[in-house]
Amino acid sequence: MAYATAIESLADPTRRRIFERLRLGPAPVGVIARGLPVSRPAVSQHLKVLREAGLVVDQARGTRRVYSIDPAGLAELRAWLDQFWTEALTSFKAEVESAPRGPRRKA
Amino acid sequence: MAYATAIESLADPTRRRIFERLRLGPAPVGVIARGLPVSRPAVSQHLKVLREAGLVVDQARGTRRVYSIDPAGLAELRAWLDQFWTEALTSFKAEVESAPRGPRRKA
DNA sequence: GCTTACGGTAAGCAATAACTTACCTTCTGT
DNA sequence: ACAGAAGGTAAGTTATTGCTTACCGTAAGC
Repeated sequence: MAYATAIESLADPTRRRIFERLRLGPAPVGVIARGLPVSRPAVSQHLKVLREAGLVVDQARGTRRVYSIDPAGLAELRAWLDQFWTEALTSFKAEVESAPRGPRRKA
Repeated sequence: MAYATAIESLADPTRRRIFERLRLGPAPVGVIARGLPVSRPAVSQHLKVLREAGLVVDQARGTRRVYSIDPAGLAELRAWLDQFWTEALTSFKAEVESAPRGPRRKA
């Protein structure tokens, strides 16, 4: 059920930017915030959400707190998506091939 | 850039339930709504969002409108996630192995 | 030991969005 | 042709949430 919090976390544009920043490598809060148009506390709050979703991990380094991507949440999300994958492909193909009648949209 | 609308669409619990219902096979709006605790118009609105995100397609069948999963949006989402996959695994492994100092959380 | 830097938390505000009811259009069957 | 069913759209309400500023704890360096 943890895929839910993961996907909900990544729905926010700012959190996606944070997450994508971490894809380049681990970084402390201040550095992450410097590259974004929001305040440092906002970034802290976002990182908390991402951490609780299992998408990032943090590590104390003196007074800094270095964040990096946690594959755990990513794996959950991927697993959930894959549930749809084969199923969607087969049923989609069947639909398209069998029922070509009726307008698809008004105009 | 379409992965953004896809992930934002699936962030909503009700839309996820709709999407998961469609995993079982195509269904008209009324049938989908009957299995959910929200009104039919709400389902219509959700389906519109999912359609614009490329996650579902609809097909007119007389007065019904049958919805089914569209693999397109799913593919975009998967591709975006995969960008993190290898990168995250390697950098995560490197982090864990190299820096075992400092408490990870306060208590 | 004191100052400074870094970052998490609290409180408050404003914008978004998920729902509702009401309405209108369109297709079907008699 | 008309009655009814199915569903998309409009307008309005309410809850959520992402942001801000202010504050506090803690580790590092002189």
